[in-house]
Amino acid sequence: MNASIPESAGAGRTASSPRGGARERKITIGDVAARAGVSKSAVSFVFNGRSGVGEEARERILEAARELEWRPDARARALSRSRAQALGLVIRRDPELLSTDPFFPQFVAGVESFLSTVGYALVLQVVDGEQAEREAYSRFAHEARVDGVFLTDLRVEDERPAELAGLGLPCVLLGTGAGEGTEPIGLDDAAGIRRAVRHLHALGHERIAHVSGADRYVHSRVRRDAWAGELAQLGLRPGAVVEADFTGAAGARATHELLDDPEPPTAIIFANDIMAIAGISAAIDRGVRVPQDLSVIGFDDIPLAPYVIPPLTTVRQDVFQWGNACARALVSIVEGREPGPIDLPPVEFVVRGSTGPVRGQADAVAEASA
Amino acid sequence: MNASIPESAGAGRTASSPRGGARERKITIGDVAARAGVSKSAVSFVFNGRSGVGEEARERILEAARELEWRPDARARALSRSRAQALGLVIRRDPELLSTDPFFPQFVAGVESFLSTVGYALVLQVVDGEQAEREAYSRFAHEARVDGVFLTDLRVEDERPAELAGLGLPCVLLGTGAGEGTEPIGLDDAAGIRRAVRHLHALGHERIAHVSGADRYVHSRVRRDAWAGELAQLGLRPGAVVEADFTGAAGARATHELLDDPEPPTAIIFANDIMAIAGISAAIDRGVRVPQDLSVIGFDDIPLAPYVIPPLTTVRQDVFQWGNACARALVSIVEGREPGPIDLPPVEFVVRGSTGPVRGQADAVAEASA
DNA sequence: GTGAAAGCGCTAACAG
DNA sequence: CTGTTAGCGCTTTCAC
Repeated sequence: MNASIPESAGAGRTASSPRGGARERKITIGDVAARAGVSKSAVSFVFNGRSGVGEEARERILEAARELEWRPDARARALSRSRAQALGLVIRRDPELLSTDPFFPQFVAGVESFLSTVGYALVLQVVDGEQAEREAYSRFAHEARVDGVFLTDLRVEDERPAELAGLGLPCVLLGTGAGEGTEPIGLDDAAGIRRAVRHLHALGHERIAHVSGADRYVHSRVRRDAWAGELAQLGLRPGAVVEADFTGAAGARATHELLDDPEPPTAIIFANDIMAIAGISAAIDRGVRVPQDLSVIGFDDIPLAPYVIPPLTTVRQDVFQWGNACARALVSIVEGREPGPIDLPPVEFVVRGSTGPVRGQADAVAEASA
Repeated sequence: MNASIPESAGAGRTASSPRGGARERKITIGDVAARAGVSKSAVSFVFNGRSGVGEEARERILEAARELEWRPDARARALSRSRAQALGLVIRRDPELLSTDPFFPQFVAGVESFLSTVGYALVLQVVDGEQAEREAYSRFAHEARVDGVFLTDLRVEDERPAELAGLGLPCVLLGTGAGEGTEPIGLDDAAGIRRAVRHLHALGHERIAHVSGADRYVHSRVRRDAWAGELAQLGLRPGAVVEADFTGAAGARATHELLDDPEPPTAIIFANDIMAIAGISAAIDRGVRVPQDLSVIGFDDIPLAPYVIPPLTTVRQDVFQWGNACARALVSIVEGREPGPIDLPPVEFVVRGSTGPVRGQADAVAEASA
């Protein structure tokens, strides 16, 4: 035996195991009503915060429910209200990325931080391909398991919003302002990247490269465009860019590719921390020192970022608050209210040890002080 | 407007938004039955894999359901069968740990890989304290939102199994064989740690320290005991141990503490990779080279492990398979079947660059070859 | 084999 | 303001 089936215990009630022994009827709203000496609807009203029940009756009802440890059955409630009181999140990620990506756990925690206050549940589904993702949404909709979904990793020319609309499944889009029709909720990645570029420019860097995420994602594009735009803004020549896929392996590969150039960059901005850390490793492997010969900037500020060598300069996003805001918005939508204004904390730029003055200047400084 | 409410779209059906416009009745089992020219129960039987429907009728029913894009409504089904057809996972973690911990996403992915094949959903709840955790389970049980739960991070003298039993909520315990009553499902952490100790011993290390996780967790104890036990087994003196909490900050702190000792260890085994990586960083900061002066071993094999400097020697667990096995067992339990035998892949020991021969020997080797 | 009918536990009209 | 009643959509006996 490798698992446990609960047996009757402390509380003196018997586990309602499917083939369980002693029969003990589940307590229902009827029991509470009887005990409080009112009708079922009175109980229902109280538990749905509706007026129409006297203060005195109300007290008795609450008291009875407490004594009986009764809480409305979510399934019955869902059926009669035609609402699942649950939201769905479909996560599509490569297995490798899943366990490193700081986004997903933080986002979920943020979503929960709001949902738990309003009695909604979060139903999760992890899938590994386009077809599986479609089916997941389809099942959510047809089985009416959730009232709405979060749509992550918005893609360029994404068809999913239309598909969800076709399924009648409300959603919030998360991503940076793609501005095609409905507005996604998201943090201002672009601002963070621009800060990064300016930081490097101030340190004297002129050849600033970028290792992007997969080009099909809107956020990859946004970050890339922000990098290119700011370069232009500062009057610098366009930098080299290599498309990668957010994994460490790809980050290392991209770094080698950039450094193989006869006129290699003096700084690289990576689209996430994992690639940046792998990039530092790749650089050092070939004798390129960080930050003396190459400055590196990441994106995310994973908890490990301060603990790699050198500590990683990066852009920090508050994904928890993002999740909270998305949940708030989605609940409003499924309940038919207009979602209130959303304000998210700005991204922060965190300077650590992986960025420094460009080579020539460092030498100049060294000589000056010598 | 920061979010989207789906409007009618391609499929020609109108979104069933709460206050939506055009009325279009949800298709039910009745519609399918009518279209196939049979009774509702016939349809029900087919969709529940029960005998009692002719092959011909069966075909018509399936055909009708396909045309109507009908799938049994999960809420109604849950109510009538008194089963939610969903499993719950309550995650209690410090915010910082949540985003680095490789366990949770992989475990969820593994759970899903099985659940999606049997039509179960996974309901997630993230909480941040003991009281919140209790309430989460209580709600799961009283609201009947899930049929069973996964219990993670087993603690020493854990009261939760008894509480769940009291709530009548079936569960599987995940953890290393604590062997108190019901058996948890888990990977053999201890074997991995023993391998690590032997590896270091073979490299000539005799002062092998351990940085453990919080002592209240069973898995922290198991790893620590395995380390201490193997040391004794090999005839080595007991090593120093520092209790930490799985965070990078704690790992760095613990490392400094160990290295402050007048007779510092030549190798440290950390209870997870995050602490190990932070530990390497801490060591290097104070001029202790890794692996020349200090060998370091982690636990988990996070995707970043090969990309830090030096690449981390660590113990790899297949958490995905673990999740899959737990899900399989829990579904069996809630459906009243005896869970089949569970076999999990053994933990692997991955040797990379953060471990090497102990100092004295390295010098000896160097001199020998000079 | 098949169909009618009684729930599952709650919500929400509608009378009283 | 309170109680009665009819569903929500499906499952599942139980007669036919």
